[in-house]
Amino acid sequence: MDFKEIEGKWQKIWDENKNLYKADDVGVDSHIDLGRIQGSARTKPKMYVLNEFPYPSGSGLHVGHAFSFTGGDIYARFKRMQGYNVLFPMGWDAFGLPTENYAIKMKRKPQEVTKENTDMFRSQMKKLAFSFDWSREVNTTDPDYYKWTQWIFIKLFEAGLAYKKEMPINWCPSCKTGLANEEVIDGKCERCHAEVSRRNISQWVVKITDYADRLVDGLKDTDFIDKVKTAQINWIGKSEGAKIKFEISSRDVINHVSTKYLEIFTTRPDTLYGATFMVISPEHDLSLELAKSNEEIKKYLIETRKKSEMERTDLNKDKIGVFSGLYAVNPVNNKEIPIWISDFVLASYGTGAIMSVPAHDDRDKEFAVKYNLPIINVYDDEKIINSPLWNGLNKNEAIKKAIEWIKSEGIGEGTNSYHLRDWIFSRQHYWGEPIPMIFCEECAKNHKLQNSNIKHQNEEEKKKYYGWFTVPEDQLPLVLPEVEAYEPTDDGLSPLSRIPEFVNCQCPNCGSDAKRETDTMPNWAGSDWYFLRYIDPFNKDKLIDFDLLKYWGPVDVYIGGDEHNTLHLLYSRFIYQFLYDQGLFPKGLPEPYKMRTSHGVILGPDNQRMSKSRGNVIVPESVADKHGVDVVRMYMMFMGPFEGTMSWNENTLMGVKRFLSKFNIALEYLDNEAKLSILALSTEDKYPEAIVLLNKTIAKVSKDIEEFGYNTAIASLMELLNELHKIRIDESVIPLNVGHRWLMVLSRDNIKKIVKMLAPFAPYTAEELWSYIYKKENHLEEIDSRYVSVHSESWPGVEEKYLIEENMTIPIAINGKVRDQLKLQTSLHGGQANFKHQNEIIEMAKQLPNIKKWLEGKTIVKEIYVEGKMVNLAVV
RNA sequence: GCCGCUGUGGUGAAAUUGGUAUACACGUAAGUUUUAGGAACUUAUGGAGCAAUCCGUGGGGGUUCAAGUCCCUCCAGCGGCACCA
Repeated sequence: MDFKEIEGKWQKIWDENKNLYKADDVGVDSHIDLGRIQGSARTKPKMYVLNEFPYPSGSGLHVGHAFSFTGGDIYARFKRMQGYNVLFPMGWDAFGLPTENYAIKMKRKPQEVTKENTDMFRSQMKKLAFSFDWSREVNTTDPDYYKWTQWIFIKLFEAGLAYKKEMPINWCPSCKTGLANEEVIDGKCERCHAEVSRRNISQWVVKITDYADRLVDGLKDTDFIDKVKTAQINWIGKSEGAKIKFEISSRDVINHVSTKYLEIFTTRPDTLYGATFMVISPEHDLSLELAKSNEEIKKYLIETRKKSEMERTDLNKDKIGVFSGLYAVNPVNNKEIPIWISDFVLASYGTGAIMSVPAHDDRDKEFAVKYNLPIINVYDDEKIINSPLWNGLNKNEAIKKAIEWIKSEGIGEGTNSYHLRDWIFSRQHYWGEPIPMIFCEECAKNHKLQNSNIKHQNEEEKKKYYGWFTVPEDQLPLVLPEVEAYEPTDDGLSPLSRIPEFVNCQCPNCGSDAKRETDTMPNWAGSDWYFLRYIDPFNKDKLIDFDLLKYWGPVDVYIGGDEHNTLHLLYSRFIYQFLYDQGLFPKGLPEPYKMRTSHGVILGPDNQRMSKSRGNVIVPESVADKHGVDVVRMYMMFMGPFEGTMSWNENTLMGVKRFLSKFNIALEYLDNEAKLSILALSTEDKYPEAIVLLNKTIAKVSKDIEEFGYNTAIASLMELLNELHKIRIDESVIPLNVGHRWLMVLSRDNIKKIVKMLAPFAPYTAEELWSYIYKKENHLEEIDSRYVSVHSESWPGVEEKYLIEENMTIPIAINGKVRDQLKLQTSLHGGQANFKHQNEIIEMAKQLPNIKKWLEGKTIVKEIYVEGKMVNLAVV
């Protein structure tokens, strides 16, 4: 049989065997299904292995997916064989722009397109033999699913963590629509090439910043790889400093403004004496106010609006600013310093205003030099401060004193600033979850608000909530209605605004006519809690059952890409922590993911990121059609480390194919009575060295899979067959030119262990071989109902006694260069470090002829013996 | 710009985490076997040298008995950056 027949055959059998990869809820008391408890199932430890669910794009499963899922699949299969009750689910993150844009272009329903795409993805995944538990499939676009996404938003609103705010978006004046950053190319609209500008619109914002400290602290409870922890910590970007209010001077005022103070944030309040000017961002209230009456400022603001934040903070670019005409008073010395407006100061960080200390900040210095502003040093070369109030202190002491002083003067306080910003939750698009909010004009007029949690906040804050009410929970899900056209409206609103039946509703509070929110949620909304739904996918009454979460949580291993290490992972942890705080989750599970690792990236053969426009996309399915699924899976895992970046070039693919062909040859032998007789599938082991090799390999492969070292696990399987092949065997029973002696140097039971080790990597080949062995053992033509899949078998254990080396080779080095080797009996160097043995070994080493030669005429100054590893003699 | 990562043969990459650098695989060469569809098997394969030996993990410096691994510095490349997901 060729590989296609084998794949088709087993795919069908596995598909029909519904329990093969099914995660079992038997461990959960309230969900015991007596019919399903088998053997020791109840005592199995649980293992939740999670791959990030894909966005089901129209172009199908790409290599990146196949690579990542194969990695997860191997781990899940390995853990299943080790006796874990494994939950390895899959679903679809199906809301989003590409589908929407496709729908607009092709004039098709996104719902239909999504169905087609997910069907395609599912069948491709089944072909690639991913052992997902398909009975738990979820889809973020399913109303039964997004009911709970909406429910989470309501909880956020009720807790005072969701509010409306004017926020800038990219705006294409020609298409009259908001654009994603990705749709803006060099400041121009991707479609019509018109100049893109920033435009403020009122958007729902979620206060993730309330959880900033918690999100950092919680990392202590996780085993995320360091890279991920660092990414999260940097993204949150906590910096300690102070907010300081500067009085705006009344002298020499060119422009009159409504505020008297300018508040800034600085991490270096100790340098206050060196502050010689101030800079505010172009988006600052003060800038906007001044622009109304000052043409120069107005012009500057329009200019900067075109730039992205990245362009603005680019150190290499020329810093350009404009003088505001205002002065502020430096509180430490009452000096008047000018206030400038420049776009290197960002509105989104701190207060959008800084005090400039050109002597101790490169950006400030550059600006000062350009506009000829004074520079005052506050630190001397010894890093001792030179400021009347805090003379002679070092930096940390001075910062502490400065904050105390600011506080005592009543002009500010020590505070933290974060790089993390609140989460803009509104999208003016169709293909997303409708935000379940209702605005009532009548209630707004009467200052009615639903949210009691914000009552303590000031009037200004309160105003934002007047008239806003959540859709009553019993009306969820608020289903996305079908519309005629999917384009946003001319004024940038979501197409939902064109549907009167959707927009018009009754106020849940007073019953008068009200309007629904027409914005939809960002893609992250559905993906930040999906891992919970896999645990309890059909629950009608609750987001998730408490007991089921207690059993399955947290996710033991979460595999995903670096691109999700900040946003998705942070949003997801935030939502989980929030719901946890609401008492919705079992105590003692403060974090959703125990371990997070990131899969690598496969670049195209040209070393570039795969993309349609570059034309370097590899489709895993077509490679599988050519060489077989097992070859593709193994090749991807053998290419390099699972976390690494590597280019797709099929150099080593043939090596993997040759390796797997050795198993196919085994099939030939099993299928042929004459050949079978010489194998005999012996029940006895005649070659002790073969057993030693096998046990070492089992130890190595087990350890490697545990650490995602798939490339080296495969290498040691290859090495095993190579080494077994070299064992000299009784030539009389061997026909000439038998290429694959590994089958003859091991007993049947030990051959089975090799097949088991192959199973996670090459599920089809292993299963086919396993079934042949079963048939031969039981003298059957076909497998019968008693057959147990290799994927349900137990992982081979290591027999420790075979791991002990009888002979030891110790390299002997002179000055760190190996000059000879000392062969020892294991018993000599023993288990423990023993001084007598150490001396003995060094003495023996000195007697070696090659070593003697190197010692002639030299003096030994140091003798090193590292237990069981090496001897080094330092000579002069 | 900010943050993070990587640099080892002709190629993809190993290296027990400070202890014999180059496992495994590709490629190449020679040989065996008259061998259909990217065949199999054996041997060799970092560089220089007849050899003893010397030199070798992006460059330079350092710590150490011992450095691919740790520290400093420089160079090159890659990834992420909040409305793509």
